[in-house]
Amino acid sequence: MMKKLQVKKILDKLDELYGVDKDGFLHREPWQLLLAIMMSAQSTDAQVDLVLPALYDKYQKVEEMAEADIEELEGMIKTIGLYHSKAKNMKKCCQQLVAEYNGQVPDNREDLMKLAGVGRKTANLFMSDAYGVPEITVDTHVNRISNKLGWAHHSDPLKVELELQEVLPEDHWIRINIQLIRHGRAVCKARKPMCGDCALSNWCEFQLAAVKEV
DNA sequence: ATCCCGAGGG
DNA sequence: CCCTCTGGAT
Repeated sequence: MMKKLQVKKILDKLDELYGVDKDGFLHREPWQLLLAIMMSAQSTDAQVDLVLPALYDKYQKVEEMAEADIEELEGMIKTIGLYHSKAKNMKKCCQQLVAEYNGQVPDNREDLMKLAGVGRKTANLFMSDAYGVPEITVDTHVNRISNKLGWAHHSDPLKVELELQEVLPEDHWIRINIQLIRHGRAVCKARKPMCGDCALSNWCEFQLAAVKEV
């Protein structure tokens, strides 16, 4: 199919632009990574990075986070937003890990999504980041850009994920998330997309439609 | 005023 | 489907 060829070209172009090295939240243990991903909801990773060191220093073990004082925890994560529900979920999640999983983080999406504060996006990203399992993590950037490129035609992230599974070979599933996020932050921004500087504009249905209207 | 590596609840 | 949660950056 033509679209698959196009996808590979675009991913190669993004590799060329942004490099192939991976990034991820600072952590020593899996439960810390899971909480960091949880904290990133409706926040920026830069804001999360800022609070992680003090958090890891204060709560060294999952058992300690499971017994965290909520108000104290809220104070430490206040700057990332949504801090009431995040603090509550972080504590409850760690209580579940201790009580039901012997303090370990489960290695499958179904069990991950039973944890407080862990939805499909967080579960998929954790599976990829922690265990290298191929999952398509549809965050706001992947959703927006996939729709603009015509790879997806839905706003529901789950539908977008299923559509992308059809267009993308499995060995690109992790990469698509990393590179589209980078492109979303640098060029294809939600608010003011820099279409004039975009290396993908000749493939982009959004850009083609904009040109046609002028 | 709008968006950020969303989840939970109605 | 909708709404709410939330500080910080632009």
